[in-house]
Amino acid sequence: MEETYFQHYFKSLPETRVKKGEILLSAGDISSKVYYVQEGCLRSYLIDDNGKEHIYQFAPEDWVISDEEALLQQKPALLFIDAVEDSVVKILNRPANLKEDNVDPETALQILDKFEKKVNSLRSRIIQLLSASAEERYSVFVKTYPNLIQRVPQKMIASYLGITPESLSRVRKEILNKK
Amino acid sequence: MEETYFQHYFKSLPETRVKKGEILLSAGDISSKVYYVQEGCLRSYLIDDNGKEHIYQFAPEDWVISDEEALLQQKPALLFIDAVEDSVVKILNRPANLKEDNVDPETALQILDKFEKKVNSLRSRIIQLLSASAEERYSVFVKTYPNLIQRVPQKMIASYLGITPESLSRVRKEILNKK
DNA sequence: TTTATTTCTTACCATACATCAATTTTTCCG
DNA sequence: CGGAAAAATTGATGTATGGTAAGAAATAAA
Repeated sequence: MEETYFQHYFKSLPETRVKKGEILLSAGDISSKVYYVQEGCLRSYLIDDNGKEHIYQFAPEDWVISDEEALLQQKPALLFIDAVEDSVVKILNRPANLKEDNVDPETALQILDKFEKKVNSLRSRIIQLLSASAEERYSVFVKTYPNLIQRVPQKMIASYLGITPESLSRVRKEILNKK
Repeated sequence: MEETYFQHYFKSLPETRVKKGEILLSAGDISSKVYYVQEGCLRSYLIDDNGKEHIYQFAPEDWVISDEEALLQQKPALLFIDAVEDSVVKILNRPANLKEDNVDPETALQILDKFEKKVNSLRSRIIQLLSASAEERYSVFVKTYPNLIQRVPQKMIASYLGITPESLSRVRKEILNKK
């Protein structure tokens, strides 16, 4: 597959090494940074009013992660971003307003393409949260991101799926029993 | 506020009147149509394996609705789209690939802007589904779309929130009791 | 390696929300 | 308007998932 302008652009940026657990963005920060993951895995999550963590996104190799909403509106971040594994990332300082950055049409279309993919993935997550049981959601996750299962602690997967680690443990047992 | 290229463009298209309940898109259809709602309200929803309806989106005035994923990949739609009220819509035949449509940079950026807003709204829905109770989700809905509350049957709002109509009825009673 | 820390599992009980069914209220339409 | 259909409410009960706590297993640190 042809390398996009993005991949090319990100690759030209200097590498930054991040240790597992290292926090790149905290809720409340104001930031214009976008992280491109070259190696390893980052995640974004929020902490709700009851102090519970909810994972919004995982970003393994070749994914991009940020708090887009905070970035676009230049307001305090809602999300935390940290490293799930030791990782190598590229940090892009993105302007909130692309218009001011003189983006060429070709690039705009590529960005658009990325956004469309993102919208699709968010959509399927919403649809699943609305219509599927914990067990079904887990099964879909396993199918969709088989390699993350090995790399990400179960409790984080539970958090991403919207259930407790205990429930996920029981769900997994259930699935094993069926086989 | 200045009128965007989009609003301008959509307005130039011929009007189509749709009766309440009329179906514009059915799951399984292949379509390249995007609906701009000038008056009234449309919705998109899916029917799951148990025959249950789940509303993905409401589109009142000045919103756009389609099955983007199906459109982009030119595959059968997952969603149904129908009219919640008698409505007036503009129908746009959107090419799956914008590149082939020679979109000018200004327009690309406007599309991008729309996508960013969409991503933000999907995000907050996911975050709510992950972290908020039925009652909290309903309260947020009331605040966010106060005028839809009057126009859309409760059972549809329940479906959008991911709960049953019975539960929503109880939630509302609960809220009234508190006041 | 040994020890400390985190993660995972399991059991028991609690709770939010679902289901089913009957009734009332609202909306639709001839 | 008046009857039929759809939507909303309510009560009784079921179920998926949550909470708590304790121990086992895995991982990290010393």
